Amino acid sequence: MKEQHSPNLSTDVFSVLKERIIRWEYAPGHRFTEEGLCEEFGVSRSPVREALRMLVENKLVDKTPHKGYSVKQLDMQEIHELYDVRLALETFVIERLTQSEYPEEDWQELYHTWQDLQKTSITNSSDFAKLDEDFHERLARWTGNRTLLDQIRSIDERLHFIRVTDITSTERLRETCEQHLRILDCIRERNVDCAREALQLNIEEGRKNVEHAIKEALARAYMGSKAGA
Amino acid sequence: MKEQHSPNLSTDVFSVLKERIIRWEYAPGHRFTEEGLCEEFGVSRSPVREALRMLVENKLVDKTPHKGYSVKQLDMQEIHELYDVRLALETFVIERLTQSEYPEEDWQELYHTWQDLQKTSITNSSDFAKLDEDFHERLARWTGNRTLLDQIRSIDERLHFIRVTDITSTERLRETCEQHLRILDCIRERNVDCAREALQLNIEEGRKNVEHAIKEALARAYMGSKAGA
DNA sequence: TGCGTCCATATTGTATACAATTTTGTATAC
DNA sequence: GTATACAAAATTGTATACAATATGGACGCA
Repeated sequence: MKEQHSPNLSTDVFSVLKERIIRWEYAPGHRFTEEGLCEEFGVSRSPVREALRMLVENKLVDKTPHKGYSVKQLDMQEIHELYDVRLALETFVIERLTQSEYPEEDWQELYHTWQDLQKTSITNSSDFAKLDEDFHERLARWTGNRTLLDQIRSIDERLHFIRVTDITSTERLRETCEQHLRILDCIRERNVDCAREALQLNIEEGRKNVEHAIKEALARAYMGSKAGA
Repeated sequence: MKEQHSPNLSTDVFSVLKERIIRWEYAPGHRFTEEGLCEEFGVSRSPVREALRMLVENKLVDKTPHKGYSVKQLDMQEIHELYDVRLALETFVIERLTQSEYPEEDWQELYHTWQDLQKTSITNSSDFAKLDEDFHERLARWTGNRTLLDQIRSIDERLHFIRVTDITSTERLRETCEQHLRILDCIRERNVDCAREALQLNIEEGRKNVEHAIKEALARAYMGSKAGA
């Protein structure tokens, strides 16, 4: 069951649970207890507790004392908040990049990875989200601000959980790649306003699609609960 | 020793340790072990471990397996990164506030708290930092974005640890209050550019002072290590 | 003196037993 | 039939014992 042997069991349990949650193998709201996970993983409560604490920190799991843990429910309000924070952080990235000096190679490198990404074949929405996240994280890393990068990654992780419900079409993919290229071009031309606008378009497009996907997911869940009752 | 009885020991230990670190009762680099803290607090390793994990998450403590834990060292790079993130997030706050509708009372309320704060007598740099943080956190709360507020609070906590080394003068205090008022005025006048500029001035002023304070602290630490050797 | 090896020790990682607390089910009185 | 009190079960909170592992120093050897 272990994929890669890691230095401790806590991170093993954490990784597996996180992966399952992100892949929707546990539905939002799904409840589990420390004891139950112990039996499932064949480890004691100590590492399980640590893993759960990490998941709670990552906002993927809610904890209610003496009742148990549960996979975070979809919450439109929170999703919008996350998109706003993402917008705030990435706008700063863009502004910083258009205004600071950097060697031509840096731009070239990012451009080449963009080319590679464009060639990548996308089969599901998780891969598509990964592609988009990867591009934005590369931009952030380019600023050299590690803290900023970490924050963006953290946001991305929480949103990825949502984004896998998004629909994927070759049309969407092509559009997104074009938006990424436009951002890169604006940076090269050192046009702040233009770059900011391009970024905003890209992010808002994502927000809109996710919003749509969530509403459908919630509708399905509602129908499911009616059928089940 | 317990100030307020809390539902569990982990948060007790966490709060006390955090407070001590922020107050510089433990110097940066100070090392402690799980066992040692158990004896000091008279509790077992379970709650101590949880408390330490939380401190590591909050970036106030570093952990090195099989060597122990240590209070985070001052790191100029990281401080600059934090200030940049703070700038990114708060710029968004300002933009959002100047551009969205809100009832007049909201502005009045913030203005009144500003008046109260101005009257507050400041005796040390920690109180001064608290005052400044409080203002900025109120601005963030005003946007209604809970996630954004949490992020800013987290940043503030990490910086507070640094800011307590800052010097405090009545001059600085007056200046800061004026900057705060200017931000408020610009928001009321819905002048985005002006508000952004005012915010930037306020934050960069803080950054500059902290930078100065840190350099002195590092110099002192260096002299101390020489004297000790 | 310098370097490498080995072992004792310190420290965290894990398992398990017990305590405290909340929830939930049930019986009883009204 | 409903509400209340009480008991039992489920669940997390805490303590402790044991295992694994890296560190640092001592010792031997060149």
